[in-house]
Amino acid sequence: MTCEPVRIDSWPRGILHLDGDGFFASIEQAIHPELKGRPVVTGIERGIVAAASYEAKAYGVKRGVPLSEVRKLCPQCVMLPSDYETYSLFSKRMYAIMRDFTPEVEEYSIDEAFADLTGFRMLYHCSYEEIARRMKIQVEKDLGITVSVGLSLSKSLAKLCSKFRKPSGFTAVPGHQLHILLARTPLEKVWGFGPNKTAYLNKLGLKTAYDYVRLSRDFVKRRLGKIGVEIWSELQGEYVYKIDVNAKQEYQSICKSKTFLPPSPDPDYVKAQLLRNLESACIKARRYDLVAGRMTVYLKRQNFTTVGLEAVLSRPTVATLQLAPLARGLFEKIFEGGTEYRATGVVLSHLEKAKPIQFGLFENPLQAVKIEEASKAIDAINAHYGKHSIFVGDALKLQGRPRGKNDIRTYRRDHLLPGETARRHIGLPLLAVDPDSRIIGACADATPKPPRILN
DNA sequence: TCTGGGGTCCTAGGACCC
DNA sequence: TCTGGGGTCCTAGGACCC
Repeated sequence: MTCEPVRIDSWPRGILHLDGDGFFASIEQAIHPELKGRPVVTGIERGIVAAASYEAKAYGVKRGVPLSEVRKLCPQCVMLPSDYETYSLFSKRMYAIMRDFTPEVEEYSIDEAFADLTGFRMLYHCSYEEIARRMKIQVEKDLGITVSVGLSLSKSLAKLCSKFRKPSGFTAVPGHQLHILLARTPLEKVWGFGPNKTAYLNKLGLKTAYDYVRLSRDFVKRRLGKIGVEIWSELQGEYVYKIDVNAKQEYQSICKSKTFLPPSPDPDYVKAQLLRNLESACIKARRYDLVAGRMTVYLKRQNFTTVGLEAVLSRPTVATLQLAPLARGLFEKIFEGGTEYRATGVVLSHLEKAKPIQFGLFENPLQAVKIEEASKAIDAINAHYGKHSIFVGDALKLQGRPRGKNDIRTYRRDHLLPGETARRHIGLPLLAVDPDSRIIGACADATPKPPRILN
């Protein structure tokens, strides 16, 4: 007698994954027909490739490659800044088209989405495969870009399928063919297996996803923990990761970090970088009308290890002037003299929607109100004159350093009013504030003259 | 692939308590 | 308090994703 379960249906569920092909670059080609057929990359504002068209990929250009490398690989490549607003519109349209087929759509990232087709065969009088194909065709027709679609029994499997053929691929794998897909899938292609887990499994002599699912559940649990078991189950067609139809409405955390070259052991300079990140994080949080319950400060050493410290705030806030002293305190605790650092970062977490201020018994309400008002005024001035026109005094150390030439582009897109030139806004601070939040210097405008010291 | 930025989630081990 | 066992809570750091 056998204990094999009887398979009544190779499609107990229809889980679909849709993935835009070189999304940002394809959209640029869709908008600018003259770019069609040419190698295109986006991401010049960060100096690395955010997305590459398939023409560029043919030259070996991939995500994350530095632009200097792109110039070598493919000199004729068109390089563009990323235009997130436009990509976002395409993304929303993509989700909307998918929702015309099923309400069970998860907006996974700007260029990827999952959909649950389970139960819709009757309605459409066709197979899951046919529904998925129609969805793909509709998206491609409406957006003028190609997408790759995978269809299977779980999110992990659907994701493997959509990556199986690209661009404009369509791959559907029913239950009775899973073993073929798994045997052709190297471990590093599995969703959730990064370099670490892959290297570990390779050491055990495993090469493919098929090798992995043949391990016992116990063994997997012991060696790779909870996530290991989840992936193990998903790869065998079990529906573990549910489709989450709630669009991401709020951030869990907001993080700002920046790498600087060369690395530095100078506490003042590293602290200046940190405070600059704090300001950026606060600005972003305020834009979404969020306040933070906690703030983490971290430093990245040259050897890529990090050290950090989290502070629980007595009252949620995003006022830079309130968080700055705290950030300095945390910095003093984690900074080690004689160590070279390559980056700093600030994380605002335990975010919630801003409410009218509730004062603690021993707080000075007048000061809190003033600080909130100052934050608003600073945001307004920065919105007009460019980000970081006003900043905490610690960051003064960053001024006067040569800026990257890409900054001009960033400013043009993000901070200028129509008709204004970028040049005007790349200058010195309008105002500098000391660590006790007193104004210590000011410029009448953004012309390059040294700050005048006020008393 | 000697490694950019912005996120999410997991987990080992310490702190603390009976 | 030279001291066992076990529970919960917390957090720093890591792993991974796009």
